[in-house]
Amino acid sequence: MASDTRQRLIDGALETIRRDGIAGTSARTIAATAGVNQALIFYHFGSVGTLLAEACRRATEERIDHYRDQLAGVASFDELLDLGRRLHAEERELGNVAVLAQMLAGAQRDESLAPAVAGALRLWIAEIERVLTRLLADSPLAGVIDLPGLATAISAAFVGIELYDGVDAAASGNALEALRRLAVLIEIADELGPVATRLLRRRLAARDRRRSETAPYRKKSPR
Amino acid sequence: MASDTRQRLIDGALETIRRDGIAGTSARTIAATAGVNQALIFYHFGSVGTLLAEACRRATEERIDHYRDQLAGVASFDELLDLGRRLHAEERELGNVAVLAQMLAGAQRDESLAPAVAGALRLWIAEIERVLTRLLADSPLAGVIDLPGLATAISAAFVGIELYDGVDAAASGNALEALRRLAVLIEIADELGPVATRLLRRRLAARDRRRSETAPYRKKSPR
DNA sequence: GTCTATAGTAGGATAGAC
DNA sequence: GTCTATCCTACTATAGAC
Repeated sequence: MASDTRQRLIDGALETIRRDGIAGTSARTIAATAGVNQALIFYHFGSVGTLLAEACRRATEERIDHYRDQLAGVASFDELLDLGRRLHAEERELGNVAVLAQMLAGAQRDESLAPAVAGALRLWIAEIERVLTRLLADSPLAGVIDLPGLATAISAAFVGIELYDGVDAAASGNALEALRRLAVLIEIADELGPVATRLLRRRLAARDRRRSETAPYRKKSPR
Repeated sequence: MASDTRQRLIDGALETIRRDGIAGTSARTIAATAGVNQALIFYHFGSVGTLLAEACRRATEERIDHYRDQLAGVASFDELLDLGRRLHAEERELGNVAVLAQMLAGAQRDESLAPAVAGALRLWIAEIERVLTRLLADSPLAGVIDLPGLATAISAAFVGIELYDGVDAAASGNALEALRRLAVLIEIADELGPVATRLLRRRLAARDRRRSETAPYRKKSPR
């Protein structure tokens, strides 16, 4: 059946990139993994890049669907980071973040892959941003923190940590735990409320003022 | 001259991986970029992987030497993040972080590359950790924050952001700026001193207590 | 839709002349 | 140390039989 072969190829592509990395992924290795004739990749998808793009899209949508309810139920930064920990553990077992990372590496020069990977990451970023926005809805921090930027940073950090995990698993685990501890700072700042926000705003303004000067760094000069 | 050819190959390898990514890097493309005969790669390095590993090591050492003085001069988190911004901009121009990211992607299944890339990243992490340790030397936060883990997270985040930059440059810029704003939280927490630290410790303890229970999340129950 | 066969290219690596 | 020439393998992609 046609759709069955398509699905086998998509699954095979994901498993291959997971196992061999982007540098070891080819029409032949994918077909062998999928147990399908190599020529069928070109019949169904036209090129290897198109197959990878499609696989990236499908895999991401599936995973996000899987976590949507849990993301919607997150009620604090602590819970968000705890979900991040579980998500990291689960996806690492499945190898989905690794797939995204490998595709991201491959997309740097493959223009057929770039938009698909960018789109996949944007899906994750949008989900995270939604949670952040909800968590900080009533917080004075909302106006100070750049939510889309922070969501992007979190996603990118996940990808980087996953890549680093491939060469030093112990160290990458520590990195994630350190971030979780750090996130508690946001909660505390949030609870301190107006006090922290005022400090934060003042601090950011002072820094921007320094930046606009030509002179090198100098201590806070109240003007 | 022998050492001249070796150097040309190392430079050529870096430029190739920068331009074509790990998936497009081969003995032939490297040799063409370096303007050197392809067979010389195997004469001088034995294999492409060995050449890449050597290039990774050399490039990292060179860049760290370049920044060592600036890292040593950092006197605040604000300055550290500002250095991070400049470093990101400079290295992106030169493509050095991209090289590290591509090698990291390639190292997932290339066991001759993995130790070299892991070592290179450890050099960066060690430098960052040194600065963090110095900045927090007299701070009560030092005992709460996991410095090696945080240094690892920062390095990994840099790599992830650089990869994301390849498919969405605008978004990755926002991510870095968001992190800088967030880092101000640490400075503020540091200045609040004992107050923040006590809050932080209490919060972390509360979280660990919750974790050890089988029940799902429940609001702070003062016991 | 799926197969075999194959064209044409690019890959790692080596032998041997210079 | 550097070159040419070459082997063999793997790659993308297509043509054509079934």
